[in-house]
Amino acid sequence: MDNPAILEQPYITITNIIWSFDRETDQLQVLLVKRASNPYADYWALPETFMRAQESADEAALRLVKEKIGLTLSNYHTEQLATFTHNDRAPGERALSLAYMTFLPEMPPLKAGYGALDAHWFTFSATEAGQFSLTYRQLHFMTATSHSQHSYYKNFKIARGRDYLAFDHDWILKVACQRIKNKLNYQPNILLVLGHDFTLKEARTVYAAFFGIPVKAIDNSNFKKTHQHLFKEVGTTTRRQIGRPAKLYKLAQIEE
Amino acid sequence: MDNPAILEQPYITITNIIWSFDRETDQLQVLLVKRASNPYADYWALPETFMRAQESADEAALRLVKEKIGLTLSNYHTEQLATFTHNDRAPGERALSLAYMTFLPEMPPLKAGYGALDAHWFTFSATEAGQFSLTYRQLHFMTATSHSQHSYYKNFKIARGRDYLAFDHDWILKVACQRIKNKLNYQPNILLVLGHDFTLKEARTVYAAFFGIPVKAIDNSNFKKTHQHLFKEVGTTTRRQIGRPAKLYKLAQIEE
DNA sequence: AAAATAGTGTCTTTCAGACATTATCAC
DNA sequence: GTGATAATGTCTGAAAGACACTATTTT
Repeated sequence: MDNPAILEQPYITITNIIWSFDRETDQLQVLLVKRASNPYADYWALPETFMRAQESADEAALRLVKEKIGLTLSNYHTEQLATFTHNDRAPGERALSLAYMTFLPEMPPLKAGYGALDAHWFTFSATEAGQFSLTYRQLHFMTATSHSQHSYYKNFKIARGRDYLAFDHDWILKVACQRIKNKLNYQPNILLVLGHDFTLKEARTVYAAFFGIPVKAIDNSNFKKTHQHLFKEVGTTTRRQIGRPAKLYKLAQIEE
Repeated sequence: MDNPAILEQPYITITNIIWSFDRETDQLQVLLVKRASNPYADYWALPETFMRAQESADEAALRLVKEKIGLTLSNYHTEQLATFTHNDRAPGERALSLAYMTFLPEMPPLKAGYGALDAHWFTFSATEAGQFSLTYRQLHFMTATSHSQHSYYKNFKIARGRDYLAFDHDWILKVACQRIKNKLNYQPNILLVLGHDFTLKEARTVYAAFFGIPVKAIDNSNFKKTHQHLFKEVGTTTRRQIGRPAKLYKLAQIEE
């Protein structure tokens, strides 16, 4: 190798935004962990792992899910978000992050895993204006307010308290939420958190969460008309409860 | 470091899909280089560079443009495409590629740069069915036919002749073309290849290229109605030629 | 004036949203 | 039956597409 400048390679971090759905409260959840070691020890953060030599980034993202939660998933549930490479994004040495999103078909219980002091499902919510936030009891984290990558990193170096997520994770999370919201009308993979099949009501619940509006505000008839090309009917609910049974759908794009 | 598996880090390659527009022929162009060294020596490929320690991936993509073409651009013209990390994507050692797209406001002449035997602008074209290809004289490269990453890499290991691009570049190129096509109706950054401002006719030419249809097939009145929210009027053409002078527009999202 | 080019206007069809009605369940 | 839930149908307004017309230029 003739160029010494390219010899010094950064470690490659996989950052995974893991989504699930709480059927008790009908709310979307995101996994956050409390970091055990520096940098950003004691800060809450998105779960991360280092990429290994013989695996692809997709595989590393799935391995992270398995290690943190103990779930083995097919790669259909994981998709690439973006890559974050800004020089100032981590203190000290250079850190490069490949961000992925995983949509769990259930909401398994959590225990703090390796490298973490704590781990919890945080409840996702949004405002009508397009702000997103994660909440667990008293803990409350907002996504970044900047509208562009440029303006975000320009103001990034200033000291940040424990009410911020570690690193640039508030920015990564914002990019993730916006991506999901943008794809709701043509590739709503986020609905995978509802499991193999779902009712239109459940789907509208997820949509409403991203729009920051109540479910009631999304008309079922119109929703079906505009989105049925994305869904495939697979039966009817069998649960015994009051009211007419709802039909079940699955994502048309997902093979069995 | 306690885990030996993560010590062996791959080199990080920046792959850049560089677009321009030939005003002589009114055709979109993509830059390809003929590789001087292995792997894939003598194959045509998308231009690449190794990432350096003290730069971000965006900076590396811009540096590549400067080295290959001698143009210094603002980062508004470069955007992230995706990251390609599949284990089999390069023979021998593991190679990780961060792919970017750059839209040049002009079409500068080329000379084969460092690491390349040859370099040319290839003419972009598409079929109505959504196939894309690049052509320069007798050379003709098609984008991958697979519809998913999974099926592409499943068939990737078989030997491929010189009528294929190097590595998985036919797949990367397909992802790029599809991304641009998908964004035509809400963020048509590809129009930056037309320079600072452009006429509606020129814009329709670019759109028609991606749809694989003649410009005539896109009605000017309807096009203006459905896309004017993306454009901002900035004057009128001054060139002396037959017919009513066309109005000039620029992308509304791009600041001066 | 003619030809060429481009901007503007109008009609029709299509689709999204508001709202009303019908269907099926538990009690 | 009643009340609850969900599916289905209808009406209206907005937007997209087909097409006609007007405007400005060079020759």
